[in-house]
Amino acid sequence: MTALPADKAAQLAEVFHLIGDPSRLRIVFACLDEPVCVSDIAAQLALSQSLVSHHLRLLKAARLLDSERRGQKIFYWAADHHIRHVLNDMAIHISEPDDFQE
Amino acid sequence: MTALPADKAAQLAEVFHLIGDPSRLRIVFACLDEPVCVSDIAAQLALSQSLVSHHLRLLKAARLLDSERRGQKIFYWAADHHIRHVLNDMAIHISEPDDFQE
DNA sequence: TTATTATATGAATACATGTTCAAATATCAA
DNA sequence: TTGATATTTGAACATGTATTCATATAATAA
Repeated sequence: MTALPADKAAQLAEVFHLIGDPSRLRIVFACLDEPVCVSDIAAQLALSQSLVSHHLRLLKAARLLDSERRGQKIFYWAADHHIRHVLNDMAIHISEPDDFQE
Repeated sequence: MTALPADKAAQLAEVFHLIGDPSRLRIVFACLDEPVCVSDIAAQLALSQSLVSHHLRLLKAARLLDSERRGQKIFYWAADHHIRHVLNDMAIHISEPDDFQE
């Protein structure tokens, strides 16, 4: 396989970097199946509302999450299904025995 | 879906964090199909040998890469096939148009 | 209007970390 | 042994960033 160009690597790495933080990863996970409002995310994950909001801003800017206001609340959800696949594949990687090979 | 537990999130995020750095991501990519020695990785990616070695240590510790010495050289390669899937899924996510939904 | 709820924003800080440089270690060849 | 090649290791630094706190903005209700 040919080398990954630096610019493409930067683009890809930016997304991995976002879900490379435990808090953000849990936030994405919480929004994986259905839209959830900010306060519910914060309560569910036991994170401060401010912290969740900061992270949501980054996740939305990177198009990992989408959002919509409904009255006072703003709901966020996972932007596409590839996120699901990525999280699933990596979860499998984590859970596999050490000596497993393809 | 149930919330991602903090400890499991930390475990998953650790791996994403590793490939969330452009240099490390390119290193993993370079080792995706065949074993490559350190100096070849450094040359191919135009990174210092020392930097590549530092990154390789982290990638191997997290079991993303495996290694083997052959004479003076030490070869590294991707530890399993899930990495390939993860990179592929995320590459697709990146390349998709904004309004695409599952 | 005022009060309450929900979310966003900006500053400040403490900590993590990517990179470089120099030196150490290991293998092979002569 | 000596020298050359390949890789690792540790310190140092500069930059990035996750989190908290206080404040601002927006929508609803009375």
